[in-house]
Parts: sequence; C-alpha cells; structure tokens
Amino acid sequence: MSNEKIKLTLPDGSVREYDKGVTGLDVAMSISEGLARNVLAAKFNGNVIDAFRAITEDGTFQLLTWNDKEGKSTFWHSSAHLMAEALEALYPGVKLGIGPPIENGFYYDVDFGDREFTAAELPKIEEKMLELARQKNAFSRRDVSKKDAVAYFEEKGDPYKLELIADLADGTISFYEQGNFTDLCRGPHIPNTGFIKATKILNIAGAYWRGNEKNKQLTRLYGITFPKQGELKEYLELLEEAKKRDHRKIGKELELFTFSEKVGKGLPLWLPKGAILRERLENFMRKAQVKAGYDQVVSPHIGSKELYVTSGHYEKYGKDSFQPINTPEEGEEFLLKPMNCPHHCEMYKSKPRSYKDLPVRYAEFGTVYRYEQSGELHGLTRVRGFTQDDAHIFCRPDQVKEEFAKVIDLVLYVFKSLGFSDYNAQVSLRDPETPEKYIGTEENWVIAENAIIEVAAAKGLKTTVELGEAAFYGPKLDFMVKDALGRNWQLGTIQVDYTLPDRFELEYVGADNQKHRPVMIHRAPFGSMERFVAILIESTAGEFPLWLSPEQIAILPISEKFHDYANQVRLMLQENDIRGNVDERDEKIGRKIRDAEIKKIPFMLIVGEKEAESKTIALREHGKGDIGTFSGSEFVDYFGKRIKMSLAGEKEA
RNA sequence: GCCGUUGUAGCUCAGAGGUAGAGCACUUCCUUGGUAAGGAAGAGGUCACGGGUUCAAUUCCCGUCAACGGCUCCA
Repeated sequence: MSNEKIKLTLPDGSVREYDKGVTGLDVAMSISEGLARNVLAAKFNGNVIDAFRAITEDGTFQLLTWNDKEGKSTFWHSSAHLMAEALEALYPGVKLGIGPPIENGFYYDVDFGDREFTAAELPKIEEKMLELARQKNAFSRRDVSKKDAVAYFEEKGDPYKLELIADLADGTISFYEQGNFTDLCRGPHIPNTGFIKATKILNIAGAYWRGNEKNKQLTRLYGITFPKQGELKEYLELLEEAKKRDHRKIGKELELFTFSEKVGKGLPLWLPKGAILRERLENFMRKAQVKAGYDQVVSPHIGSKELYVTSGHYEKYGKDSFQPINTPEEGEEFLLKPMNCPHHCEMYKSKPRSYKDLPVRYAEFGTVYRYEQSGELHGLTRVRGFTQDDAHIFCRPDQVKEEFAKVIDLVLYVFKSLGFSDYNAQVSLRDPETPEKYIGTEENWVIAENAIIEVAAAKGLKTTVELGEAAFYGPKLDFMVKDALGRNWQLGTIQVDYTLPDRFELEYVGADNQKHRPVMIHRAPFGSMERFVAILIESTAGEFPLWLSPEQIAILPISEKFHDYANQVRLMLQENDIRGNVDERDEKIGRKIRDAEIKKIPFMLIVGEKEAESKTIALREHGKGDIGTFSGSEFVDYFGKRIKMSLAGEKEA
C-alpha cells in the first residue's frame, strides 16, 4: 500500500492522522482495545458505514456502538440478515423480500411458498440464529454490476430481489455476505455475527409485498436482538409493563367502557364512570370553544345520500361503507353520518352571509359511524361508532391563516392541559404519485398546503411532513401521539379545505357586493372522544388528573357504627358539588383502603370515632398515604384548590 | 378484507377423548375491626357458536363469530 495519510476529525474536535485505507476498527483500536470490541459501525462525513470499510479521504469521523441509535439500527439490520441466513438453512428454497431495521428491532418479509408457517416454529429459528451468531461470521461487502446481481438472483430464483434490483441503477448495487448468506443490500453492517448474543422473534404477520394489497402477502417475522442476554430480558419485561397500561385492560378494570358481541364489534359502550370522564372532557372543550368564539350546533345521525354525493364522500367511501338505510314507502336513501361537515355546510347555507359575519365557527360533538375493516378495530382507538369534537370554521380567504393559527393554539392548549407533551405535529400532504385519490383543483391544493406549512412554521411548531396522508379534499396538520406500545395514533387534526365550499356552493357577500366563496377549516383537537380517552388512559395508566377522575373521593367508615356520620360527610360534599361514595361493605379499614387504592381513587376520607366526635375526616391520598385531619370546610377548600391545580396541569401540593 | 395467534365462571388462568378446577370478585353468616387483603359457608360454567369423526367431543377435524399481534385502509 501507499504511505499516503488522511486526516479524520473526531467528535471531540480533535484531528488525527491515519494511513489512507484505514477502517473504523483500526481507528477504534488506536484509541483503545475495549472500544474496538464494541464498535458496530462508523459514521464518516455524516454517512453510516461499515466499521470494516476502508476510508480514503479526509473527513469527520465517529465510531458507533450499541449506545448510538445508528449503532443499534446497524446491529438490527445485521440481525435481519442473520435471521434470513437461519431461515435459508432451515427452509431451503425460501424466498426473501426485504429485511430492514425498525424502531425496536427488525423484520424480514419472506415467502415460504405453499408451506404453512406457524408460530410454533419460532424457537427453532431463534436457536439457529444463535448457533450462527456463535460462529462469529464476518460481514463483507462487495460492489456488483447490475448484470451480475441479476444473474445471481436468477440463479437463486428469488423474484423479489430481482424486482428490487430492477429499480436500481447499475453501479450502485452492493452485496453483503456473512457465513453462507448473501443478500442484496446497501448496508452497512456490523463486523461479525458474534456481537449478537440474544434474540427473540416477537411475532409473525402477513405483509403485502411492497405494501400493496394487490401483491402477494408474504410472511413477516418481527424480531429483536441484543448484545447481552440481560438486555433482552429487560426489554421483554418493559413490554410486559407497557401492556399493563393498555387502555383495554384498564378500561375494564376501572369499569370505564365495555364491548358486547351482541351490540356489535367496534361499537363501544360507555359505562357510568367512563361517561363521567368523557362528559368532563366535553365540558372542558365546550368552555374552551366558547372562549374561542365557537357556536355549538347539533345535527342528526343520518343524512340523505345526496348530501354525501355532493360532498364527495359517497363516491370515495360509499361502496365500502355502511350501506344506505331506506325509507320503507318511498325508498329514499339515507346514510349513517360518517362526517359532520356536510351537515355544517347546510347550516351555513341556512341564510345569506355577509363578509362581516365571518368567520362562522360551528362546533358539535358529532357522533359518526364508519365501516372500518374488521382487522382494523382496536379497543377504543379504532371503532365503528365514535364522537368527534368536531368544528368547522367558515372564513374569508384573508382570514385562513389567522383562524388556522388560532386552532393550533387551541389544540396546544388542550394538549398542555392534559399533559400531552410528547406529540408529533405532522403536515399531511398529497401524494403526488396518486392524484386520482384527491378532489379539488391543483391551484387550491397548492394554496391550502402552503397555508398549513406557513402557519405551522410561524407558530414555531416542529413538524414532520408526510406525503399521501392528506384527506381526499384537503391537506391536514395532524397531532400524532404514541400509545403504551409505541403505536402512533392521530389525535388532533386541522384541515384546510377549499373543495367542499365549492361542492356545496357556499357563498358570502363581500364588501364589493359580489358573491365570494368562503374557505373551510375542519378541526378536532381531541380527534375523537374514544381515541382521546384511550390514549389518556395509556399515558396516565388510569391515574387521571383529579379534575377528570371518575371517582374522586371514597368515604371509608372504620365500622358500621360510623355509617351515619360517613353519609353526613357525603351529603356535606354533595352540597358543595363534590361527589363521593361511602364504602359500606362489612370489611376492615385496611381492606377498604386497599380496594380504593387499586381503583386509583385520588382521595380517601376515613371516618371513625375520633372524626365523628370532632366532625372531621382523616384524609388519605392515593399513592401517598395519610395526609392529616381536616374539618369539613377545610377539606372542601383543599379539594377545590387541588382541582384547580390539576386543571392547570400542576401535579401536587 | 388478508396473514398468524387465542377463545374454559364476572376477572386472571389451570385441565383433559369418559359431560370440569383454582385464586380473586359475588351471596349469606360470624366478626365492629384505625391506614394496602379478618374468618367460615354457599352459589356460579351449553368449556364462543354450528357441523363432522367417535360408543363417547369442552378436548380431535372443518366452518362461523369475536378478541389479540401485524399488513392494507383510516373522510
């Protein structure tokens, strides 16, 4: 080799000189042997590369280990290759799709042919993976020509890889090999399989090739691996913990809601405690909306089919939806309301509008029904009947940005009040590749999309942009929140719409005495009451802020002798608009406390001989224990203060 | 809708080709107890539903329904 030198700038800013052709592993070794043992990949000039890849020019350089996000994903990417190698060893002739790393682990899509693949076979695959890992097979990279790549996979008989190669430009194709496995891959990979010490194939699922429903469904194996056995154990325990926050479990335990096969799948039944929670949320929103200048309206649960033909919903969703309801005599067709906007458009049209009237803001807790695919239903987050905290703002074009900004404020206020700080503001735009999915003019789409992008930026929102996530009539700003298991759900949504006003021929008279078309903003800060409550349950693990808690107070008499006094306390609270229940069961106080704790009731009022005599209560707080003796009026004041604090988002005294 | 898994008491779960079991919850009785489970007795199941194989099926097979994990979809 030559004795040319290159300069690498390390993360601490220091510049080191190495021989041209140095690898990440060499660099690590020059720092410490321990570091070299842990290097998974490297980052050169911002690109993640193999730690075994030669570097031939000056640049910024960083070593990646398990502690780096990119180190982990390289590790998992290599693990996907390891799993593929195990699959080929165990199931000769298996065809491979794609196998990328994901947020937690990796997957590989495979075609087992006619073979039925069941979960019982997973342990066998895990074992094989570990066996191959122990061989410490080195990963190696080589560039191949398109012709050679095609030849290789034609020989191997893998149609999926051939399809992938067809889309790649000659000169950009590389193969990676480890042990007896070769894959089309741009890398990078870890030095050898020996780093992988623990593996678990978490689940199997069907997944359409290239995400297209019309393509063949492959078998997707999801897995996760770790460099230490203990970390796998910890991860699995973490998953178990997360499952305890599942709103379906807590909803059942706390008697918030239920489902009945007889009522129908995807149709939630709100039990009394859940209804209280929901009602409090609605009242909270009503109050905020009144302040923001909204008017509350009410519309029926069905509407003439014509209404939805006009809006475009029928054409878009009609065939795959709940089918029209007919009147017996005349055979008129009505649809179960899937959206509130058409109704609100007709309300707007109930009288002529002047530019001075705008904006008009119509809000409704509108219950809508949608035929969601059966495989999609999921607890309260995806249901067939749900209530949107919906509103439609009809405004002049010059008011769009200001109104949009105000809605963002409202959504942020709601999120802040309920402690949702971990959300992603997603700008949902058209997919330029599938224009047939959208209605409206190009010009209006551009205006609407730009309005959203500009206002979100002006508000200082950190946004991500997703193409193809727009509604069919307009772009959206969606507030995405994760559930206990890390799945993303859309809660709040704001949409700018120039299309429906056209379709419904909405008008107002301008200062010029001419007719103009208003712009609509659709918005729902919660999204739906169902989904919002679900996510609220998971984020609080059922320990709701005091103001929302369905059962705020349990009055616990020491024995039957104090039932009378306990009920006096209950009535006293009632007179102050505070709800509390007396636990009159024939149980000892320890038991009553335990049960109230399990039900996550924020306050327990314990009353016995001392309290009855001195007209006081002994206060106990959920999760904290005894916090002292209060007179009735002292407690009412204290409780009021705590409610206010919880509304302001403060945790405790 | 598609792929995979599951379905036994109100809940959490055992069980096995010969018509079912535990803990908690529930009911009754005893107990009147001071800050996270007092004691005893009792009641409770068409083993998701519909077929088939078998002398016999809740158990094995097929279908349906529902739930769960994904894919696709998400106004």
